[in-house]
Amino acid sequence: MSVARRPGADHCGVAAAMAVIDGKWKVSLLWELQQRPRRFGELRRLVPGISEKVLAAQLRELETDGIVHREVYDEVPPRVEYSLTPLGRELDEALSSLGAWGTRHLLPAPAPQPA
Amino acid sequence: MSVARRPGADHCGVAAAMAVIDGKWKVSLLWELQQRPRRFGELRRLVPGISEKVLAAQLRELETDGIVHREVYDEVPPRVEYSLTPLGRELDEALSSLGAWGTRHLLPAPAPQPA
DNA sequence: CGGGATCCCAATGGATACTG
DNA sequence: CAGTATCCATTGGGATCCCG
Repeated sequence: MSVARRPGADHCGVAAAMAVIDGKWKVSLLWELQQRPRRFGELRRLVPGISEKVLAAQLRELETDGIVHREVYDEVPPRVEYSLTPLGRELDEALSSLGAWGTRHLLPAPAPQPA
Repeated sequence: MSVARRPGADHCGVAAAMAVIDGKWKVSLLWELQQRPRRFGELRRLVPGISEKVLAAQLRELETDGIVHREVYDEVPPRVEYSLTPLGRELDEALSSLGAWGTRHLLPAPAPQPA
């Protein structure tokens, strides 16, 4: 998204971070990329429901914000790999406490495991 | 926003948390409420640019999600106070590492203080 | 295979006026 | 004061087709 739409993104760290991860699919993309580098078509399959246009758009925004790296291999058939930058990895870590909170309070309690 | 628009919000803590704080002004509201309870008109002034309709809407979403508490005082003139619930405070803490990341990497470096 | 170009829609949010 | 009601502008995102 545009930072312009995030009030306070120029003076508040949370708002600035939100501006970067805003976008319907970005956290899913972060999640997939944090595991290993992925190709375009791979991501399309891993993130069901996303359209090609939007996938390309959100990847490019993440790239612009320095979160993902786009590596183009000059082969045929074409191959492009997306991976997290160091900054992207840090973001992922910063998100972990938020994820823990969400898991603790918002997600349905997991069924107790039998001994 | 609606959880429905957040892919994975039913199984991923980060997505679930994002669903709760999604909304153009919610982090600003969290920021103001974390300091002390606030009245409606107070928030309207503290968060410049927000309209009454949107302020009311986002407050009610936060209330529905258990983040803010709405206390109505039966007086005249009417008075309503909004405050963070314990859950809201936890969310605020969970956001701190994200805020630190944003401050570190996205915000313009603060001018060095003279000794 | 990895996208760019278009067209379309629904949801979010802005402005303003009105009410208990 | 604390909202609701109404109307409207923006835009993120979906669908599809096309191209190197």
